[in-house]
Amino acid sequence: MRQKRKSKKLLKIYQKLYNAIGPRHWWPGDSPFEVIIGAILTQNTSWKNVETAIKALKEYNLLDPVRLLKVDEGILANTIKSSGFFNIKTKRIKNFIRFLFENYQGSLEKMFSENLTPLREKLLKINGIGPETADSILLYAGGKPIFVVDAYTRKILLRHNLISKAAGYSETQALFMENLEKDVRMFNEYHALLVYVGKYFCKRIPGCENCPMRGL
DNA sequence: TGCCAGGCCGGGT
DNA sequence: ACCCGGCATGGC
Repeated sequence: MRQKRKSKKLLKIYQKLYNAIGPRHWWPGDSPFEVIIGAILTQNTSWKNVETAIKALKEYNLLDPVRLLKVDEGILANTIKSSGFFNIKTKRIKNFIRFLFENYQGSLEKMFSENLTPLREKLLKINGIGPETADSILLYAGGKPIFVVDAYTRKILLRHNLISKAAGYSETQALFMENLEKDVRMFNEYHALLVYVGKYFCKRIPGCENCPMRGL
């Protein structure tokens, strides 16, 4: 498909979803810090299980950079148990927190004052932070103009012939970023809407026949 | 009951 | 540059 067509189709999909479903007000979370921790916890995990873990973190007063820096790993692992992969996620959270203190004195504000591209590269160097987690942090916690790609995004785009089966993360991301205005608000809503469609239409019975993307 | 969920890493080709 | 097994709980 030619670029011009792709860009029109991407915009059309967005407008159709937005009009049919409305704003999603993403990411679910009370603060940028909570968004970041949630982004790590939700790796290959249902959001429901993550919510339980975040609730537990709040109960134990652990949803805070200094507390997480100091907390014993065993305690942390036990607290986030419901999110699955708890040992490895404990390490990943610790890795991020140490990064935050070593480079920005524990301040998210300082971290996000950095420019998008260099910050993204630094985040990707943290063990346990891959492209989706990094981009979720940048977009949803930091308000930076980057498009988040996830399993739903690829599945839906593949079905609508906008990417090939072989398309990886960066190729899929480039499709959005090179064919749409780099608008934080839209990137935010667009990804959230795709997740909504994936969850509530694609894999629901009944559901697919009512999908707002039907016919596009 | 088994399969899947808003990934990522490390080791192997 | 890909490909794969491992990581683990809770919901259906």
